[in-house]
Amino acid sequence: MNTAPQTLDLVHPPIKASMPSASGASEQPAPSWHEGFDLLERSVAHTRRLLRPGDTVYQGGQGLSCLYVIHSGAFKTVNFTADGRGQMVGLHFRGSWLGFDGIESGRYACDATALDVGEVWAIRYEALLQAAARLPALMHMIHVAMSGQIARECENLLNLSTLPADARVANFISDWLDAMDGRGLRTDQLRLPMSRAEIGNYLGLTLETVSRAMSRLAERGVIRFDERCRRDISIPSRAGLRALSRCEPGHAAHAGPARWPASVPASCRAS
Amino acid sequence: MNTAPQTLDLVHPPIKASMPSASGASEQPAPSWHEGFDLLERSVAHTRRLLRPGDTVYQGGQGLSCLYVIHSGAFKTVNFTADGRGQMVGLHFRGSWLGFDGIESGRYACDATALDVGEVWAIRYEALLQAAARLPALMHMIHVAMSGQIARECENLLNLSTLPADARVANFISDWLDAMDGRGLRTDQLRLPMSRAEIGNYLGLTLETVSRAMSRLAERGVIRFDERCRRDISIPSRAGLRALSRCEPGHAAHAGPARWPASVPASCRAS
DNA sequence: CGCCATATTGAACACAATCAACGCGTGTGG
DNA sequence: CCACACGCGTTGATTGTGTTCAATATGGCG
Repeated sequence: MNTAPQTLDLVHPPIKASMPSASGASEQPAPSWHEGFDLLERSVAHTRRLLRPGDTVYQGGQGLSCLYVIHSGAFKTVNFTADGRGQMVGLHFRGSWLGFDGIESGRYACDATALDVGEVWAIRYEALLQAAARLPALMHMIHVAMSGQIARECENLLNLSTLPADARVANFISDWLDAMDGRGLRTDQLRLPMSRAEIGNYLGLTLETVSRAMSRLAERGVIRFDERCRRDISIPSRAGLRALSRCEPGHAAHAGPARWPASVPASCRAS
Repeated sequence: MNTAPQTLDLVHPPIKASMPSASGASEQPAPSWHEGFDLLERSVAHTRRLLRPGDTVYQGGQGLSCLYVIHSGAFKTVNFTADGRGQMVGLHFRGSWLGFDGIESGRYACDATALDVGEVWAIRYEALLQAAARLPALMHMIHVAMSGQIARECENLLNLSTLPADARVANFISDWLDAMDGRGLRTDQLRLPMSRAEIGNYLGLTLETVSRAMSRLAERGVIRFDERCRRDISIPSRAGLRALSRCEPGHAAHAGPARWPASVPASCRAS
C-alpha cells in the first residue's frame, strides 16, 4: 500500500502541461507546492482571504459559488446533524481544497473553519470549470485534490472503526506530523490549535479519553508536553508514535472474511 | 440540512447542456437516471462489464486506467492496511462511480467488489478527461459524483463516531432503503448480500453485535426476518427504523464546543 | 477577586468485544 | 443414504475499554 504522506492534495502532479499518463503511476520525487499554486495563479482568477482562528471560510447551507485552496494555516470541516450536533469530519492544510462537499447539491454540506491564522484563495467555481476545460493540467489537479480527499476520508474511516483510543490519538498526532513533513515544516514539535473536546469529537472519543490517552503517550515517552501549555507538544520518538498508531488488533479485529464467499447461501437463492 | 437521498451520485443535475448555475442550487424534482447515462453514452467511449458476486471491478495497487459507472448491482470498496486487514469503506449502487480513490496516486487505493450480479461501464480516464473538456455538463457530472462520494463518506464518519450499535445497524438498513428509493426500487423488503461479518466490518462492530442488533430491531418490530433466510428482511415500519437510526446521545455526545472559542489560550500565544 | 473555560485525574458504570456453545443448511465422501 | 465438516447465524456469559459523573487545578478575564 501507498505509504506516501496521505495528506497531500495539490501534489503528486503528473501535471506536466500536457496530458497526465494516468495509467503509469508516474513516480516523481517531491513536487514542490509552487507548481500547483503557480498554475492556479496564471490560469484562473482568485481572491485571497486572510482568516483568524475561528473564522469560517464558509458555512453549511450556503450556496456554493467558490472553491477555496488553502495557502497557509490549518482548517477543519464540521458536519452538522439535523439535531444540531456537530461532527468534525476533516482536517486540512496548505494545498488542500475546501468546498468540494458542496458541489453535488449546490450548497456547502459542512462548515469550514480556520484553526489558526491562515490564508485561502477563493476561486469561483464556474470560472474554475471554464479554465479547466482549456487546461487539462488544471482539471487533473482538481481531480487529484478531490481524489485525495476521498482517500483520506477512507483512512479516517478505517482508523475510527479499528483503532483503540490510544492508537487513534497517536495516529492523529502522527498524521499531523506527516502533513507538516510534506510541507517542509518542522516535525519535532507541534502546536495543536484544538481543545481536547474538539480532538475527541474528531476521533470519536470523549475529551477525558483524549486527555488520558495523551497522558499515557507522554508516560511512554513518545510525546512530551511543553511546560507552558498542554497543547504544545514535542516529539521525542516519532517512530514510537508511529508504532503505537498502527497498533494491535485486540479490538474490532475482524481479520475475518474481507473477501466475500462468492456464492449466496442457497437458502437465499430461490427468489 | 439536505434531507434528499444521500446516495445519489449521478444525480441532481443542473446538467442542462449549458453551464451549471452552481450558486443557485437549482431545485429540480427527481431527475431520472437516464439523463446521466444518456450523456455518457453519447459523449464518451465505454465498455460494459458484467460481474457476479465476489468479482472485483479493480484491485488496490493496480494502475488506474479506467473509471467505472455502476449501471446495476451493489458494490463495495474495501481498503487494506499494511498488515493485511481489510476495512470496507464504501457501498455503491446504480449511478455511483468507482475508481475516484485512485486518481491521486495513479493507483487504485481500494478493492472494488460486486456484492451481487451487476454491470459497470468502464471509461478510460484519459478519454473521459478529453470529453469533459468539451462538455461542461459531463465535467460537472463527474464533479457531482465525486462530491457526492465525499459527502457520503462524511456521513459515514459521523455515524461511526456518534451512533451506538443498534442505531448504526438501523442506519445502515435505512440508508440502503433510501438508495433503493432513489432508484425506484421497492423499499418494503431488502436482501442484504453481505454476511454479518461484512456488515460489522463496515459499521465498526463485531459480527455478534450486528446479529444481536438486528435481533433487537426485529423485536421492536421495525424489521422482520424472512423465514427462509436471515439476510432477507422486510420493513414493517420504515419510520420506526429511521427514528432508531438517528437516536439518542448517551454516547460520545459532545454537544460540546463544536464552535471554537476563537481565541487561543494565552499560555500558548507567546511563541 | 470570583467566574469561566480548559485540562487532568479518579471511581463507577455501560456498552460492545471476546470467548464459547449451539442450530441450521449445504456440500462432501464413505 | 448417512456421517461429517464447514460456513453462517444466533445466543449466552464474561471481560474490558471507554463513557459518564465528579472533583480538582490552572490560567485568563471581567
